[in-house]
Amino acid sequence: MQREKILKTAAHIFREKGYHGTSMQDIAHAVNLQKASLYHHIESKQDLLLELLDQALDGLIEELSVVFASDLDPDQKLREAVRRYVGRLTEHADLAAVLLLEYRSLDPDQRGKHITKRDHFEGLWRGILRGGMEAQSFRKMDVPLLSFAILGVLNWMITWYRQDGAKSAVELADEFTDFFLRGLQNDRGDLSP
Amino acid sequence: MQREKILKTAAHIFREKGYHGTSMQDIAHAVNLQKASLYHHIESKQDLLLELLDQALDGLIEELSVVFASDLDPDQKLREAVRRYVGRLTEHADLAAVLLLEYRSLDPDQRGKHITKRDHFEGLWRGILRGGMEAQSFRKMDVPLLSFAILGVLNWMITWYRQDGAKSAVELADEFTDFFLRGLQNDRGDLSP
Amino acid sequence: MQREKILKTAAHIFREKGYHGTSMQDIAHAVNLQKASLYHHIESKQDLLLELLDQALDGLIEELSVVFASDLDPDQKLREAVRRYVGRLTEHADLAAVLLLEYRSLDPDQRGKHITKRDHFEGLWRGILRGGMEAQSFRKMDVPLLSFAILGVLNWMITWYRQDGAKSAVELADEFTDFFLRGLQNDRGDLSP
Amino acid sequence: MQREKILKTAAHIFREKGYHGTSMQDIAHAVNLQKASLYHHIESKQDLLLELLDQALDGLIEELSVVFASDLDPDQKLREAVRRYVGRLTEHADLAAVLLLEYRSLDPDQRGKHITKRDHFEGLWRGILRGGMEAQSFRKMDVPLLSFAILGVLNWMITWYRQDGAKSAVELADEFTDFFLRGLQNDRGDLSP
DNA sequence: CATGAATGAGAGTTCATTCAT
DNA sequence: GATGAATGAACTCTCATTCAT
Repeated sequence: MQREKILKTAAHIFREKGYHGTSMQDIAHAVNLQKASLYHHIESKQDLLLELLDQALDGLIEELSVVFASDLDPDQKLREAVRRYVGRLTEHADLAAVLLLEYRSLDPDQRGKHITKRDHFEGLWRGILRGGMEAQSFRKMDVPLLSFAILGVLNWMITWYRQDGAKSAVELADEFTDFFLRGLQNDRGDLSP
Repeated sequence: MQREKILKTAAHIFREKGYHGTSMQDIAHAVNLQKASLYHHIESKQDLLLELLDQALDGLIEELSVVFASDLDPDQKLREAVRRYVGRLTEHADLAAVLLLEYRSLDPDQRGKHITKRDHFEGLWRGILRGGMEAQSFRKMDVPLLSFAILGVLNWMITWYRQDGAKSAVELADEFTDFFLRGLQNDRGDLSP
Repeated sequence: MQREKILKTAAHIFREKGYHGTSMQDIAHAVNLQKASLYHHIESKQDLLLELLDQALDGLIEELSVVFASDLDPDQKLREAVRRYVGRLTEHADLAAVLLLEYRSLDPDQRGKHITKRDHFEGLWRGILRGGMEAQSFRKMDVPLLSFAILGVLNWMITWYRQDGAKSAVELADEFTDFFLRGLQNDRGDLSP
Repeated sequence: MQREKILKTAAHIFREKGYHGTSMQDIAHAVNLQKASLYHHIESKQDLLLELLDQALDGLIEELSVVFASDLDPDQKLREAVRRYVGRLTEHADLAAVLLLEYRSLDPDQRGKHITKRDHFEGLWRGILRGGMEAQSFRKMDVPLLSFAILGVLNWMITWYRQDGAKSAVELADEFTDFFLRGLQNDRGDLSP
């Protein structure tokens, strides 16, 4: 209970001020505890960060794995992946922001494991894209580059997305998917009358 | 001379460890000075950050302004904008990374001015995009959203671009531009036989 | 407890070396703490000074107010005021010395409030003196000047008074009072045969 | 020339902010030099202070010696001593303030010599007072105490005297002298019918 | 004479963490 | 569980001083 609250709060403050810009005092104050009391719930500040990064990435992987393993056709699969990703990014905005921005604050020893996991996550995206190309739904493109492009669009959302914006997360996801799918359209589709 | 070296070095370390994760000691060590000596060349750590952010953003604005004011046709204009932007992002990678990631470490008082400038920069991008739509070269889209998408793709490069990668900056820029232009293609163009 | 000890100790060292000549290290060492530990009890070095100045001045004002409001006759009132003032100056010598010497080390923002309070204090003295003149116990004199003279005599004690001196505080106070009262004697008394 | 200007300026700033509260930078800035350049004219900050204290005290001693050695009658001698002392205190207010307030900032090694000199100075005052008592112009009093009282009145002037005040230095000196002389009047004079 | 650059020492302050209560 | 107190380490920054130019 308390632990969850601390994690959530930490994510929020980490997002705003960065890991190194946030003090345990900041977190303690935000959860109405003394900073000494935090240590009943977490091991250390670094541990807090690790927990958040793991939690964030694990959730994303789990969700994307389901989509990847589904038997939707490529367009639908991409759309679903984007929807879910955007869904998480917007619903757990703080967590996502920490994942994307505070990776470099990880202790060198734990970074390796984290990178591996992140590579796995990106691998799922590439799998989806490569699948679409193999099924000839998408035109042939440099897959890693394409994955960077798509992830760039989506990840960048953490810098501008606001809950109270004009469009819902799903709407945004779908507009982006439309944009992607056009970019991915097989030339044949475009040119044949 | 020394000042330039300090700024450059600071940008590099800020990028790696973040503003708050970087100590003046770190910077001093990297430029072979005592930390006290740094203060002959800069006013404060915060001043260092401000200088870097200004330098980075001013350069980008200046370059983009030229493109925006040129009389290239919309496709070419977009291509040129992307090329130049990617060019700067890759040539001054540290500077760009600091601009994109360390904005939140700015003192609250200086943040306002910076935001204004950043808004101006994004305005230039939107101008280019809106111009393309008005000239009916691009299909009608939500311009802010589109600008976020494009800037997302390009900005995200700071997380994965390596000087020694297989493709040059221009090649990457052009591949992205192609992707964008497809996404922006007027439906009429696509569908008419 | 600790806080009181720190304040007391700080007053002592501030007196000896001056505010700027005293380091937090000095104070910490004198109270057997690490300097970081001081900050559990005080906000800042400047806060320490402010607290001391306030404490000192408030005490003096309170005591002098009582005398001022009493219905002693003018001579007795002056004698009582001097006794109490000297009493405080000698019993809280460090505090008094800081009050009198370290005023200029106050932050500019807090100086204003302090000056106002000090003016109030001097006003009480002038009230007593003016009262004596109006009652024709004292000869007519330039009241502010007289107050400076009297306060000069008494305040200067912080530079030479030693607890182990030959005379007690009350004795000193009374000798000074006698000196003052002669200086204040109405001419009539002197000249009439 | 420059040296004199530096000394004078230093005295002014020392007075305002105290020795330890003043940086060489402060002084350099006030005399329009770089702080490194100061060292062409003075040996060290401590040397600066020493020089000021010596200069101030030597001047006072010299002047008081003349009065002490003169053959004025006691009242006149006291009046003259006060006039000259007040004259110096007001004409060289910064210097005097430094003398009176910054003694404690002297290095321990040089303090001894300075104290000796100061004692000599106070001895001259006591000589004048004792002379008046021996000549039976002044009533018998505790001479050291009396000297502290008189010096207290006069020294305290540095805290309140302003050049643009209503009364001139001589007027102030004389009013104080009158006050002192009354306090010193022989009782015989008063009481004899 | 003047100065820009450099520096070792140390300033005040904050930090994450520990521990007795 | 919670917390007040404590601390060693590290932080940003300033200091008086030196020296090559």
